[in-house]
Amino acid sequence: MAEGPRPGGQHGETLLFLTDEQLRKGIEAMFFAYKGFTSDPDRILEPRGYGRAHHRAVHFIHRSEGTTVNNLLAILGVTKQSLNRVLRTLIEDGLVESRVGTRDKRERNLYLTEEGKLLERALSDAQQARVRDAFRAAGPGAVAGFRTVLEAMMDPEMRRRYQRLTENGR
Amino acid sequence: MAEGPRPGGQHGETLLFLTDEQLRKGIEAMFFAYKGFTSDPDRILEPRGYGRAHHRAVHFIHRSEGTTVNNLLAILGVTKQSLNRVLRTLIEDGLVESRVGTRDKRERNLYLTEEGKLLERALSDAQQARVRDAFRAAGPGAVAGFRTVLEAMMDPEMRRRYQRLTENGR
DNA sequence: TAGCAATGTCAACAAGGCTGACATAAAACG
DNA sequence: CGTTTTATGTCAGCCTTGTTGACATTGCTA
Repeated sequence: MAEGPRPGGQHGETLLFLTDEQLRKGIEAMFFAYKGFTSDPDRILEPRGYGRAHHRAVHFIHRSEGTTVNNLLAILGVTKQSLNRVLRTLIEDGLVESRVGTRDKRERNLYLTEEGKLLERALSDAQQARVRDAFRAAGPGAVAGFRTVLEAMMDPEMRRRYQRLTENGR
Repeated sequence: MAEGPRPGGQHGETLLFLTDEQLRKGIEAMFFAYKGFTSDPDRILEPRGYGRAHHRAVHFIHRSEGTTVNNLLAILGVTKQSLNRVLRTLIEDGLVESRVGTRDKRERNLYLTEEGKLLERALSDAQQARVRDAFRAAGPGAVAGFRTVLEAMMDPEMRRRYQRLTENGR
């Protein structure tokens, strides 16, 4: 029952704390929190005729300026047809610019236009406000734990991408 | 360093720790973790022709046996038309039973049938396995922080519902 | 030059949100 | 008792966002 590389002395605690009920609490917390997490951006997107998919695209293009379509596909984990649909509208609406790659001309490098950056800021501000408030209320220790658990919950593939993303911004 | 409502001396830390970059990490962690969180149940649901909406209904009916449609609507935060669509298929397929209320005959009390309980168990087992692994890997302190942050991230309305749910099961 | 890679696009379909309108039965109210 | 409100169900239609399959173009690469 012990897990991982830990010495004795915490067996009882581990057992006590991983009851069905505790796990259920964690599961329900994820459900309700994710709802809140997406609600503010959703409100901003709706009147502009965009959805969550647009938000995600804008977020990761901002995060990794000049990223390629293939890279974005891997991060988002959707099909190219699905991504292309939102990407097309964003480009048509002048929020995203698609430049032919310099090294490899088959690739498209994606950038936010000034208008795109405005939307990104609006979405970020709203979402960050909620996360910041939650972080402040919970305190630094809780935040560290929060991220540790979330990271452990990711698929290994996604965890690698996540860690690669955050390395840059370190 | 301590957390919660503390006196002076923590400004620098709070400021340091709530950089844009830190918030972004938290946001991306939510995105990637939620993906993993839903992936196992999704794989179970797909061959049976069900989706996440069915999972949620089954989960909360299991959680609050005999709950009413209205209560379920409030917890899930969807329209009755949307809920009714999944509820109807679950009832037709014999996974959920809808009994006329005893006190108030307008109400329908919802229960899982034996077959419904089997599906619920399969879904729970899969999702709990991932959460349990993540919790074990992260350790008790991290788990506490995880739940503190998630709770702080919920809309107040949802937080109340969440807390009410977990009170029973305590 | 042949083949593979990166991208885009068309078409069709499904899940699961939404709104609006309407129906029924039962409770609650005056 | 009659009226109104509540709880539920249902039909129809729309939207976003995911899917698969097929196919075209361009440009690398061996």
